[in-house]
Amino acid sequence: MTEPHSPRQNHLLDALPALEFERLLTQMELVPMPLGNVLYESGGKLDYVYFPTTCIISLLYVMENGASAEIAVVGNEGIVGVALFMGGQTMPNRAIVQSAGFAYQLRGPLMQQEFDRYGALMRLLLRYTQALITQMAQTAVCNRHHSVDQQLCRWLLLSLDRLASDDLVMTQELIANMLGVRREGVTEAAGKLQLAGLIEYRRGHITVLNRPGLEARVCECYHVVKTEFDRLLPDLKHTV
Amino acid sequence: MTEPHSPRQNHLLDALPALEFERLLTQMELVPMPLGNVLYESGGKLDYVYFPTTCIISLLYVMENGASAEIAVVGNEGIVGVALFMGGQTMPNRAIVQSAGFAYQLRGPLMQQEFDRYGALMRLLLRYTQALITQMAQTAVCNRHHSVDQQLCRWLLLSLDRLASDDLVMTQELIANMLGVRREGVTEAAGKLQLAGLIEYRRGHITVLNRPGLEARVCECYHVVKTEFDRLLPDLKHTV
DNA sequence: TACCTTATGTTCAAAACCGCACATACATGG
DNA sequence: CCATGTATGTGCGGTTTTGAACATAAGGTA
Repeated sequence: MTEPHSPRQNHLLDALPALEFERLLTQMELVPMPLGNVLYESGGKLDYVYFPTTCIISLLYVMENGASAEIAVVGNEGIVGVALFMGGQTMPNRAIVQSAGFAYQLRGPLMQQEFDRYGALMRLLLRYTQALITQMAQTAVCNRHHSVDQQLCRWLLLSLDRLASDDLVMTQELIANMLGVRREGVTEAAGKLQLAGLIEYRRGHITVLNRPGLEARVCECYHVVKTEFDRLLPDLKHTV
Repeated sequence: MTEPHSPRQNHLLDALPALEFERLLTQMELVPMPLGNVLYESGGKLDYVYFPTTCIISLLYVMENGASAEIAVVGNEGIVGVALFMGGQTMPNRAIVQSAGFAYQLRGPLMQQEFDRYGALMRLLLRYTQALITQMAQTAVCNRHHSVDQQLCRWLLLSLDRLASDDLVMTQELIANMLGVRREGVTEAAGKLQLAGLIEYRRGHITVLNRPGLEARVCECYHVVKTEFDRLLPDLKHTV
């Protein structure tokens, strides 16, 4: 039932009624997502939407001076390319693979065609988009009010929620780019978390040892986002 | 044609085809929006959506410790209450009147009913929602990377774009709550702008004297948002 | 094994922002 | 016209983050 790479690993696809799922299945394609791969450039045309199964995609704004900040993160709970069905076609962000894995891709015109059936898929995508909005809103709040330490906790937990493993393949430099802070800031924050026994890291790997510990230390932003995703997209297996 | 309070002052309503506009008209009601009025509380049920004509509404996240941060701002270009048609019904934000004026309100169930006609109104609302997403994303970026000075410029310009007048009725304390910074920080930033001859203020009023000057000083975040709104919602008079 | 690229650790001064305390000045209503 | 509530101005010390330069160490590759 669940092969090594099943479309059902993506929660949105998994939530679809059999009919809609089968119809999509014939049109999607499994693609590898290597670390650092850019799916969309800012303002660039979106040829496909992507349903991640085992990868994580970051939506990133890149400033004129080259600095960057993560807007949101998408994993197997979601879809990359909401602009295709929201009607704007493009977005002023970059979508980049933050954690390698796989995704199912669907051509933009087919996505629009399916959306325009105004059925379960549409309702699901709109609810997901609302959850994404909350994630962005909380990112704004967190950037304003919370320390690098807290933001790192939030980021680790958001990533963890979107992966099967407790081991993140990720350099501190990359995390710094996502959070929009200096690499040294991440080194320091990660050092504190390691000292507290919550994580363990070595050259490009971060392993979460004590998830409850992280949850106790993270700011409210994470919980707001998590609660909202759970509310809007409960674990409904093709019951939409 | 355009009475003192015409629904056509709201750009979304104005863009609707005659048929859809007329149908909505019979169901909407003009309501005053006094400063500080709370339209929705965080997580609270949305009884109405609001199409602002002369008021500005702030979407605000209020933290557990009482601090706050603005997520987005909505004026006569938009609609307050996207959760009603996105399917989530509520949002973890407060919606509060930031600048007094008027709005047309429409009952939630009627909004959903109109949305579910899958016509021009739906497409318009989805495009607006995408623009709103970009505004939130840029808020996150701005919070991360830009100074209070720059953020104040952005905030003034976003407000100005949503008002007929160049005079904002607004205390520095209120602005501080929106930006999520100290009131003193706003005093200092506003002082600089006044010194530069860009604005003039007195006890609860801020008058913009030199808009191009503000635009020259503001960070890229404002331009990104402005460009995206113009792209997604051009000045189309019932041509959707 | 030895190298060499790249990830991580450490330090320091400068800047931005915060929290607090308190001074001043404006504007409205009695 | 004065009193009062409120908006704005200013000055501290303390914390966090930044920018930059440089030291160390891990791990893949020759």
